[in-house]
Amino acid sequence: MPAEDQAAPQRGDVPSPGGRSRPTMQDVAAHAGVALKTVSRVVNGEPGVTPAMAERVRAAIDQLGFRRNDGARILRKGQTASIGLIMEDIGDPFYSALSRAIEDVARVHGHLLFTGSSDEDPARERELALAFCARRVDGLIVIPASDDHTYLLPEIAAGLATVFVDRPPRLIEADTVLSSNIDGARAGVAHLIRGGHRRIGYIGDAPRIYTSMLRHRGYREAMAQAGLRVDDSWVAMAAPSLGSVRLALRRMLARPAPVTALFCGNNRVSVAALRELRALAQAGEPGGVAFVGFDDFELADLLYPGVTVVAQDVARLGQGAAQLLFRRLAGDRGPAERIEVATQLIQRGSGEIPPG
Amino acid sequence: MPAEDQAAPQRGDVPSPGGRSRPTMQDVAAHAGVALKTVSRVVNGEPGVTPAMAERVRAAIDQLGFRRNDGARILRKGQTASIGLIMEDIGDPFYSALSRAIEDVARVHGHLLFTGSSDEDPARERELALAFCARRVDGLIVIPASDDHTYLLPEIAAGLATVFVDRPPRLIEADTVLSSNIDGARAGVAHLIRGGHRRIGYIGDAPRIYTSMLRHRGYREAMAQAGLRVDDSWVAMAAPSLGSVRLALRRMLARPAPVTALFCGNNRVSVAALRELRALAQAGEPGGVAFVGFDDFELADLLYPGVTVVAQDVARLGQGAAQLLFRRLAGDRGPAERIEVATQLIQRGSGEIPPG
DNA sequence: TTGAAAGCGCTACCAG
DNA sequence: CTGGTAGCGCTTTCAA
Repeated sequence: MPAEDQAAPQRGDVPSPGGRSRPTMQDVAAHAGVALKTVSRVVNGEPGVTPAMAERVRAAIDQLGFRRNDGARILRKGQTASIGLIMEDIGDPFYSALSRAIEDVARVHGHLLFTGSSDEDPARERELALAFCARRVDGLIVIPASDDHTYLLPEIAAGLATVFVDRPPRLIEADTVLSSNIDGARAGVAHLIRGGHRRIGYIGDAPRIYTSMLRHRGYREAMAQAGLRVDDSWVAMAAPSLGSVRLALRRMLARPAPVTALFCGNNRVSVAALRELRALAQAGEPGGVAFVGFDDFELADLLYPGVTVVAQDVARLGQGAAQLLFRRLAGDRGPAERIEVATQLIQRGSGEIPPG
Repeated sequence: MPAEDQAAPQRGDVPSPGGRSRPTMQDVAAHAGVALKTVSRVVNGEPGVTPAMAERVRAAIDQLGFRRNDGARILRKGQTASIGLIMEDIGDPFYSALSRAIEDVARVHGHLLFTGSSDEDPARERELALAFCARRVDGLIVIPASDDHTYLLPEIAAGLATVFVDRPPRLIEADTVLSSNIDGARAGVAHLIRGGHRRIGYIGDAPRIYTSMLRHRGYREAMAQAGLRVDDSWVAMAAPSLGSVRLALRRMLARPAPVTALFCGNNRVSVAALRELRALAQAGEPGGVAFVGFDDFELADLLYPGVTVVAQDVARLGQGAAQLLFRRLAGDRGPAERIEVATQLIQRGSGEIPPG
């Protein structure tokens, strides 16, 4: 260490929250008796360095435990080789699977991944997005919580690549990867109708959520297409809690002409409903309500009966989004794209229970 | 990839893969007719700027869509306000829950989170860790895959805070947060023994994995403590695949004196085993094997019978690790700590099936 | 209260 | 082949 006669504050006191500061290329250069630039060449594997010199530099690097500071590199080069991912909740299996699919693509492209959970809070989404932008991520993948993404316009104008997944952006144009929400919901409900059901309930997430709205629409369309009336009491949309689902379910089943089948708009609602149906069955209620849920979940096949679902292709959703993003980063300047990923009805038993 | 190092990168032409380059503080200063430093003061809310001047600067910021480049700030300040998290697979519910708990603590401390999946590959873990270090994360939280963490010593010496979760570090000292693996497994197996079981099988992950080894030990200890012999054919440890679990299970059940109960060492093994048990039952096999699994999972209560588990407190695991990390970042220089988080036996039915 | 200048650690661009 | 020098965009120090 060269003795800097700066007002070098106390050494053993509380230096930042770190230990000693890290060696720089300059330190390595001094140690090896070469110029800074030569070290840079060795570190980056650039040609034009004699093996002997390279060896000397490498020895100094090892001795000092030098590791290039990518922050400085990034500042110079402008590209951070990192992308940001904003979702509702990384703890939710759906998003964590999505996250993994995205990470795998990012890895292939040598990019690191920032992740953040918005908890469906627009302010939090914005905060995260801007924090990532301040870190100058090359791209952003967003599962939107906000209904106004204009705050991203300056970033996008400045070169930020942005892809929206699961739900479209609001008030701006951008690449988007979605599941076939309407078609999927329609297929699920149509399946119940084919099974002979006429009174089918729908429980979904809050209507302000895009996917929730579309799946509800799919439900309505399937019913209409079959010429079936929908009683208002059959439909419930709210943030999924055991309480709200319980209420909705009891209401649907308490009618003189109760629903004989139930379609649920997402994962968490499905689980809450299944839990409640189980409780009702154990309480000696008639039961035998047919069930189809939107979105697959682990162990759906192990429940009894197996849970029939409209499965989303989460891996393809994530891959599609990430690939689109990296195409943009590679220079693609075409108009905003919109990819729709098909869903698939998986029959496991619960959706094949006959009415009555 | 775009032609990067080819032609001379013209400034106004096709700047990297971006749009126009972003405004800097200098640009804002010029636009507002003030000095760079004044802009800095406004952006950082430092005192000593007249309201009028601050307003002028703010207007310029808005007009130009300026956003501070944190990369430069970090380079100057030395702290990145980010931490790295390396786990086996962010797509696995256990790790994603852990991840979420950590993110929440990080958020409170104003830190961003890099996440990466090692896939249980030591080389990949190392690669991720060093990539994060090159980005100068302030701290690292690692669920180890490697059996040699000495590669982190230079980083730690240079001030990197490091906490290991779920498994301890190898060949270095560092803060660690673990579940009570031995105690938990012992409790689970003892529960089966109390239920009257004498022949109890164990299926776990590969023995090289720390948690797997300890839970296996807990199983052995519980058996020994009860004076029960363990037949070699009752124990199987391998990467959890449906095939390997199937084989192990059939072997245990095919004996003249088959096991009457099964203890599984983790989540994925449990699910594979339950799936296989279900298949056997449907094939008309005797069935009625009691079951206890290490680690809870969603819907365990909805299966029939409900699945008895030794639950880990994932949230506390994550919180503990993150809090420890931030205590280090706050300057705590005490010796490496080791926190053990208790597990809890949750009886749901499968573990209470009597033998025979 | 404001501003000029000196870096943070690295890469780009030219000299030797 | 090797080395100097000028920044990347910001904070820090110190002078006006």
